[in-house]
Amino acid sequence: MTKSRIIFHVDMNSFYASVEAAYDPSLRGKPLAIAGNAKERRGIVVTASYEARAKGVKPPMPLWEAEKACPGLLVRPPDFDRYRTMSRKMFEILYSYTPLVEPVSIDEGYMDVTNVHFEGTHGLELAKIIQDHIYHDLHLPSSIGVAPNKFLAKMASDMKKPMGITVLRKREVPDILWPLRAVEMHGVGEKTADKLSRLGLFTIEDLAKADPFFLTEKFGVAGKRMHEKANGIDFRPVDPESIHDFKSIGNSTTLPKDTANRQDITRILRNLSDSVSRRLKKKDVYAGNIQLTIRYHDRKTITRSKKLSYPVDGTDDIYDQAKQLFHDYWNGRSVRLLGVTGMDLVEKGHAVKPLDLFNYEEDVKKERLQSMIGEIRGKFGEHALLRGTQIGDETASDQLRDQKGRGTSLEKDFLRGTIGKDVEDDDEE
DNA sequence: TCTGGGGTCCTAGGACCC
DNA sequence: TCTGGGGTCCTAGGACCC
Repeated sequence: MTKSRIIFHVDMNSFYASVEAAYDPSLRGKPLAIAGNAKERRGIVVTASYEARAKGVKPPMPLWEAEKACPGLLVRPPDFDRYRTMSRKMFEILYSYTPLVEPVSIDEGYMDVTNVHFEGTHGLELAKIIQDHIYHDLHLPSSIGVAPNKFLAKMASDMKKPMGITVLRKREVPDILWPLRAVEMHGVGEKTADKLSRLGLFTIEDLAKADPFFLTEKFGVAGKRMHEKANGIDFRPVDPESIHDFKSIGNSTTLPKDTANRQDITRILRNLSDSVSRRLKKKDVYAGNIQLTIRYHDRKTITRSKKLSYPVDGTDDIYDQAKQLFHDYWNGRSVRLLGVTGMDLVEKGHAVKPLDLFNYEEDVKKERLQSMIGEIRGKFGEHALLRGTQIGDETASDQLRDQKGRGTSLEKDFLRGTIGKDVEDDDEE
């Protein structure tokens, strides 16, 4: 039997609202909501201060509804740069106690403090020290759950807010967790809760005592996990590396007004592609797959994606793909939201072993050439592939290059025939 | 007067290969 | 005489979370 762990779940209270209040003392103790622009109908409450919550303001509530519930509600637009800065400072405090910190979002993270002894303190006392440290340095309230695993720590941190510390031992699970409704369990949402109630399962106790094979049959692996969690079992480690392997980078926007105007739409797609490009470059990754999201006027949402022949990070490449997907799949009806996402991310450069990098770049070169050859074939016919074949005043490759607006050394290589041979060989396989 | 924007994970079907 | 079964890749959708 391995030693029992001590896991903290640190959860910042009303994070955005608390950050605003930390910056502007005049907001302290007042009902405050962070919400998007109501005129652009992005007016939903993202975060509400506890004073606002007391009046019934609860995210995600439309702003007009929140103002009705709480006259005199102060409203601020979100300032994400500010929140990211505060988030970084908050996590620096956590890291000052242990490297075993796993951020899960901008305002919460797990810590494995099993082996942390700080100035003679441990466990519960340590949680108090960390909570005070954050409050003292940043003026931000938090709640900390203390438990033998991530799931129980997460459930515990929810139980006392703001500035709560809650210990949840495994033996307390029947008393504390079992009476709760199934939907209170992290990972069980409204849909699953409905399905559970149709199966006669209403509380976490019902889940704990249900036949795990039955749950697996009905819910797949999620069913198995529900059964384990309801019994207080969760072996997932605190993984400090998990923030480094992100899977996708996307931007989306709800339009100021629904529109079916192609020019408006393509302009927005370009802007979204540009943001995605910047973020990919900032993180030093390429996207191997681009996904377009369209939400129609009736809120029906579709996604369409296409794996690329080579990974990209430039605005033009992303935009071309998004535009193509839009052209191929748009049903012509008015659009409420558009989104562009880069997926299948691959790290560029140094994170890869030198040998792999070499092979990888060769593969990328070959793939790009293949797609160029395909394009030339498609546009100008088979004969155009013969080097220097004239089409009007130019060669096929010249035309292609002009169209793409970028002459790369790769294409020069192609023109010189220096790596064309490789590709032909490849073709035979 | 409804319901943002950033994500992750899982499932399922079809294509394709052996 | 008629049609196995496993594995992988790709795509779309849905549930969930903050």
